[in-house]
Amino acid sequence: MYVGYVLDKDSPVYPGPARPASLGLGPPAYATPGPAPAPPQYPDFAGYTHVEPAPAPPPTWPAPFPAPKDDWAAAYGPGPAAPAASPAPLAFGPPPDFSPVPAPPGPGPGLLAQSLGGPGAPSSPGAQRRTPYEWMRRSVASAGGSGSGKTRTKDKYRVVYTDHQRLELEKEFHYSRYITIRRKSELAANLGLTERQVKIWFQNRRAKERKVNKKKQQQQQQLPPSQLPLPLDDNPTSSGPPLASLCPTNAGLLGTPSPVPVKEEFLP
DNA sequence: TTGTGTTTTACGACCTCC
DNA sequence: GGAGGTCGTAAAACACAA
Repeated sequence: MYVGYVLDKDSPVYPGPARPASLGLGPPAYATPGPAPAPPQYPDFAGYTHVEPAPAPPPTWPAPFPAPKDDWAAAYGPGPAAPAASPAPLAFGPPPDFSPVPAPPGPGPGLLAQSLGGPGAPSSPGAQRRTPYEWMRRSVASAGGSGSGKTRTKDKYRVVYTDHQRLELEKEFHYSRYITIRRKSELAANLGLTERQVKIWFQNRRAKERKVNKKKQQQQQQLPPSQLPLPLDDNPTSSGPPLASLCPTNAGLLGTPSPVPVKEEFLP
């Protein structure tokens, strides 16, 4: 909301939104049936496609997380999932100007599930973090047992999102750093999170990005010019810090122009 | 195994905008 | 006033060295 204000305020960090919030451009729509989208829009994800993990039944993976924060009323007792978890009313499909990209050759939409062991599948317990996707390597096991029985006031309570949830959130974040209300609703429904959780995740993710960016800037200021790394984002139209520095974990995928066209009216 | 540092969720305070 | 933004912070979860 009020992306303009935020962007103005943060212009050095976000020189240009990849997708204005008001545009309503959904990244690969979760609700979109049909041919699997996905060019390697996020090559760094090793071929992950931004597709719904399981097209039909909404979040059916065993929720390793306790009751959503949104429903603290429910947290004090067994309660249903968040209202947002029902994808039924999400009737909106892809915007008319959104063109899903063809699926890469290979297994297709099942890639994500294959790579991660399926939605909600816990990552291998012994998995090391030394992977290209460090943020994906967290074990889910701990989230399952520690969540129940805790309340906001008694025990500090925090769930650990599944690899799948984080993957999808990260993909959405790489698509746009500011999620639209519609996408938030879709994501929440498809990931079994509440809209509030999605919102807060994006807030925290932006904060992390700013932190990393700030750190990099400080490091660069300490380096002599001859040792400054070449910017990964060689887009001449962009100003400010290189995009790659905004997300170091996926800097590689930012080196190539986004396949998602930005509407002309939103270009500077 | 344990101590320590880092990362990840989640919240409150405060702000802007409509 | 409500929604969502940043900022700062707490605490759980986690990685890793000793």
